[in-house]
Amino acid sequence: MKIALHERIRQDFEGRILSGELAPGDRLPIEQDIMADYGCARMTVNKALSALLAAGLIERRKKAGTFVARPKVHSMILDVPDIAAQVRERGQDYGFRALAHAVRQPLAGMEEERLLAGEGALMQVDGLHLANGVPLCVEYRLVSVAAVPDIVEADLHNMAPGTWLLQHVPWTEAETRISAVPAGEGEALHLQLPVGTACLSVERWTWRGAERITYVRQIFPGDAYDMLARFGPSTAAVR
Amino acid sequence: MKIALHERIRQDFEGRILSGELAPGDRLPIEQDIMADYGCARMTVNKALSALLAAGLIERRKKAGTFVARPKVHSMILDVPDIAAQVRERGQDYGFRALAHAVRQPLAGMEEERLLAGEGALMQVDGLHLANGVPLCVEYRLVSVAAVPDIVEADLHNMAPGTWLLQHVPWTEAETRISAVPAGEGEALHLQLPVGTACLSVERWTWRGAERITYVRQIFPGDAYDMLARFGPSTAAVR
DNA sequence: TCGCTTTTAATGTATATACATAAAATGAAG
DNA sequence: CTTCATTTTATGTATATACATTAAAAGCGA
Repeated sequence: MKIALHERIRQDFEGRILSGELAPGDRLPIEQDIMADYGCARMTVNKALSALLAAGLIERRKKAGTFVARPKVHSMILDVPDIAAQVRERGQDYGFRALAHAVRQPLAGMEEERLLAGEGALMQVDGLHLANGVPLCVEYRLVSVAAVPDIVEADLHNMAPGTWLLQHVPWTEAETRISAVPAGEGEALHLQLPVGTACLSVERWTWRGAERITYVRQIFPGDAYDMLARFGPSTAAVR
Repeated sequence: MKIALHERIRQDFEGRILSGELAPGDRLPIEQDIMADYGCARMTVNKALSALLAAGLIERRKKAGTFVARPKVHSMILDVPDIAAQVRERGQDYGFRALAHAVRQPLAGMEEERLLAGEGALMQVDGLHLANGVPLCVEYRLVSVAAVPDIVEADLHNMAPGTWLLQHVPWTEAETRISAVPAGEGEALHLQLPVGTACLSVERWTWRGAERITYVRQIFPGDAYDMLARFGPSTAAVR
């Protein structure tokens, strides 16, 4: 008996819901009954059900009771680890080669760049992620110098700016766009692919609160990289 | 004062962490001190901190204390709504046109198909998702008849099998793989694209408990469809 | 200084209790 | 039969308390 009682209760109901024994719309026993079943206090039951509520598995209405939720939008959790960490996890040797590295003003007319820069300048870092010396991904990145002044001092020739940022400007929020694009001349050259090869494009805007931190565009050969995601009602428990 | 005290405490610390005031690795006050600050019981503080723990914002170690978590893997929530719902949300007219529709045995040698079928047969449904009559996506789907017997009776000529499944087989878990592929001859024909055009491929295996439900492969023109995802530490609150 | 044991300070779990809140169910008045 | 007030019931929040668990820190002997 290493697992806590409230956790066991939670798992029991999660299992019954996932297995379909308890279908959406079905009513769960009231806290008093569950508490009698397990021979515990109501607070313990409440803790278990609160976790299921937070995970979106159930809905609760006062007086009416507790019901299995009807899944509407299946949101899934996409793990987006640092590329360096990901490569090393596969047992490969990771490397980063900078292609361009400059501090500049936002280009006139580029509203996105101006918003990112704020009152300050932009740092542009383009580079290649390498796995065992083989190019895995081309990356184009812009960082707001106003938001992250330390970036100009950082040595980014061998370290990906994303890795550096992750360690220095954590807990940001982000928006990611994934699409498929044909390899342009630059990508074709760096990734050693024919022009027009289907590639995966991952664009990400990152900010902290209202302040914009960075924009990055990564191009992967389509067959060399998959985004893998798992989802389910137990998303909260994944971590 | 409509919001609960434990919720207010949770939000306060979430805000301090997001703003950077509390950086990763920083130590939070011990429960006793927080409890004194807010003039409440320890259980109330504990509930607030438990929520932050579940959200991955903090780490807690006995005797040592509570610390702001160092974000390693940024997990982000990818909303994967039903394509039909998504199209209608954009104010467009949704349609589905079946291209193939058959019940068959798993192909010999295809281990994946045999696993999906289990003891029974497979239902294969290929079709086109249309937005305002324009092909948006080609879909190849296999459904386990053993797991979802009702599927053979369903009228899937105008309704996407995914939509039908979502309504009849809820609370499933899934794994999704996103990659970029060149359009094959079939996709080129149906999506009215040149062969080789960069397309987004979304593959998904779905199961309930140990039972496999369905496998689907969707091919989108790369420039016509983006997967959009937002993430941040407050993922748990998104629901 | 090293390695071992003991102490101690923090979180983790659970209980019993109390009152608040919201909404379904009931019942009374018209 | 309808409408509105009342009661009832299930969840929501909060408290005070107790003991378990764990790992850091302190103490101590060789």
